[in-house]
This record gives sequence, structure tokens and C-alpha cells, in this order.
Amino acid sequence: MNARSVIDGDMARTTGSHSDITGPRIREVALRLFAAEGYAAVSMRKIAAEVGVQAGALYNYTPDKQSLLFDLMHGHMEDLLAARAQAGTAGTPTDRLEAFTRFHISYHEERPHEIFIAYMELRNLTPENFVVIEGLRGKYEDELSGILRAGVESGEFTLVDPRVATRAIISMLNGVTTWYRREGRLSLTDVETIYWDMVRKAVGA
Amino acid sequence: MNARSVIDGDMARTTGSHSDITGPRIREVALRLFAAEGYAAVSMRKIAAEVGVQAGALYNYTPDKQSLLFDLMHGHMEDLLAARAQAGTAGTPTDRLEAFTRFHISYHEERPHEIFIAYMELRNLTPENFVVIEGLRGKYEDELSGILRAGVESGEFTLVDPRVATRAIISMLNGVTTWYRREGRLSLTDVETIYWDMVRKAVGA
DNA sequence: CTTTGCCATGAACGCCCGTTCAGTTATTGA
DNA sequence: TCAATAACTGAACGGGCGTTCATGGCAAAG
Repeated sequence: MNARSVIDGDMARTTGSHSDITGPRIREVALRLFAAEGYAAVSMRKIAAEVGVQAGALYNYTPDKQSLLFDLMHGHMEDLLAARAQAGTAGTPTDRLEAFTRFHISYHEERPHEIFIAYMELRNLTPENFVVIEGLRGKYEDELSGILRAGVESGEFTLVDPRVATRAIISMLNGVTTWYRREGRLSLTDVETIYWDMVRKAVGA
Repeated sequence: MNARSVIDGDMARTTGSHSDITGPRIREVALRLFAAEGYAAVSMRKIAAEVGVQAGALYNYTPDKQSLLFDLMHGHMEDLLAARAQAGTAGTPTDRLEAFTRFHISYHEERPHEIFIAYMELRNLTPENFVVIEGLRGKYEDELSGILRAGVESGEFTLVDPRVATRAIISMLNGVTTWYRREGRLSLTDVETIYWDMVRKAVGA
């Protein structure tokens, strides 16, 4: 055995540790339980039991239950914005609207738990945490608003009220996660295409 | 004072009573609190305190907390179906779709608590109660499905998939209650018209 | 006025909650 | 091999939970 040195980088782990296993597991279990039963109905003991640990151990990873919820929602919104930033934003407003529609549907279909929490558990955030999440959500919705306004200006879209249209389209697209099942009669691409057809017509493109 | 006899009918009240005050108050307070904070986060003691009564007294009106939730949801769905049955169902599919759209928006705007609960607290119902509510919801959505199918058959609508369109339209319309405020820049009629414009175009009419 | 019985009280039941913490275990670097 | 320390346990804290029930006040009926 050779004297291979420690893998460098940001590795700063000190002695005896496997927090890099338990930490993610806690977030993963909490995400699933919060989505299935709701924040208020899930106890720290229940999360701990599912992780395979005692309740007290959770507090090595989160200062309290509220932070656990906030971190999940915050992480989700930042991931969503980052993924959206990488997706295509070029072309005509119509092209961009199609890209947005397909991106929204496919991204959220892969993360049903996250979106469920992001929209259902807002009222369980403390006021300070709420404004942060609400701000990030606003940033995401602004992407769609911008596309709609550009389309109206270019004459591609005919919309009575772009602000209301933004809300309407977001609500419609979010609905997908409440009924779509991978094993069902439609593929995800089918669903994207059906929704895109309705969105396109709704904006008058 | 004359010997006016007891008001007849189904009056079967026996001796000393004001349950016809407390009963409705409990449902009213529970509805508001469940909508604002969520079923799991609202305790029986909290409901009782807001009604102005001790927790034990609630059990003169409901066998348990679960029944309180179920009765609120069940009552809401039956009222919704009854109101819908009275609304206009005549004319072309386009007429009927417009009537449905405007009915749905205006009915739900007047009952924001009810719809919030009906869509957010499904997971807090016992399995038996869940299937009942889900069945009533299906009946309501079938009204829209019927209109869409009729429009496709008559050639008025061009829809890739009426079943998916039903879900999409319902989601879109439900979204109104998450942002609409009476004091805001738009009247309810404005909102109805904006949404009807989008729905009409989305179905290709 | 007396009886009737609805309606509400308030204490109690056993249980679960979020969180803390002193002590134990397990893993690592030296 | 051993000291250092991260990770976890298990018990405890005060408090809230849904629900039950013996008790009593009080309005109406007779």
C-alpha cells in the first residue's frame, strides 16, 4: 500500500465521521414525509425513526424543525432557478414560451415532492422565511412574465392582461403534478405537447 | 298574548337549548382556522377558545376532529354541485363553457376558505372519507369534461386530449383564489373575462 | 313550581410533541 | 496504541394533544 495522500480540495473533515451519509438521508426522508403528510403532521421522532436514528441526533444537522423545512424549500427554489437559467432562453417569444412550458413540466415531474412542499407548506414558514421563498418564487414567475410581455410587444401574443396570464399559466402547469403518473397512458413528452398546445393557443400565438 | 301554538314542521327541539347557535359557530371557526393554518396545526382547544367554549363542548356537535373536517368538505362539495346544477347548462358548448368558467370563478371567490380546504386537506382525510370527497370532485369535473367532449364532437373545440384539458382548465381556474383580492386592481367580472378569454382560446373556440 | 334533559364545564386520561444534554460509542490521525 | 472528537443514545423537560366523563346550571314544558 502506498502513501497516497489525502484527497485535497475543500475536504476539512476531522476525525470519526459519517455525517455525509446521515445528513442527506435526513433531508431526503423529511422531504418525502412532509410532502406525503404535511409539515405539521410529521414529528421529528418520525423522521428520525425512518432514518434509523434517535430524534436527538437530528439536531446535529438542523437547528430546528422549521429550518429543516426552510432549507428544503430554499434549496428547491435555488435549484429550480439554476436549472431554468441553463435552459434555452433564445429565439422568439413563442420559442421561449414553449421552452418554458416544457422545462416547467419536465423539471417538476422529476421532483414531485419538492413542488408539493413548495406550494403547500408556505403557511408553515415563519414570516421571515416566507418572504425569502416568496421572493425566489417571484423571480421564477418573472421569467414567464418577461416572455409574455415580449410576446405582446412583438405582436405574437394577444393577451388582455399579462400579469394575470402569468398566474393562470403557472397554475395550469403546476396542476400536472397532481395527476400525472409515469405508468399512465401518456408519456411525459405527450403531456408537454398537450399543455404546450393549450398554452400556445391561450396566449394567441 | 294569545295561545299561539308551537311552530310546526320538523321542529323537534326539546328543552333548554342554543345548539343552533354554537353548532354553526364551530363549523365556521373550524373552517377559517383549517384554511389558515391547516388541519394538523389546529387543535380542538384552539377552535373551542375562538368559539368561546371549552374543548369538551365541541363533542356535543362532532364525534371527533376528523368528522369536523370531513363534514366541512362534504358540505362544500354538495353545495358546489347544487349551485352548479342551478346555473345555466343550455346553449352551444361554447356558451356552456363560458358559463362554467364564470360560475367556477365567482362561486369560489365567495368561498375562499372552502376551496382552500377542499384542495389542501385531502391528505388529512381517512381513506374512507377520501374516496367520498374524491367521488364528488369527480362528479364536478365531469361537468366540464362533458362540455369539452361535446365541443370536440360538434367541431367547435380543437383539443388534443379532453381529459387532460379538463385537469388543465380546473387547475388554471382554481389558481384564481390564490392571488385574487377583492380590493385589488381588478373586479371579479374583469377576472372572469380575462380567464374566459384564455380558456376560450385554449380550447380553440 | 317542578321536572326534564340539553348544554357546557373543568378536571383528568394517556400519549406525543420539539428540544436539550450528559454520557457513550466509533472512527480517525498521529 | 492512544488521544481527539464527531456521531449518536437515551432520558428528561415542560407543554400540548384528542378525547372522556362526572357534575351542575339553566331554559323550557307540564
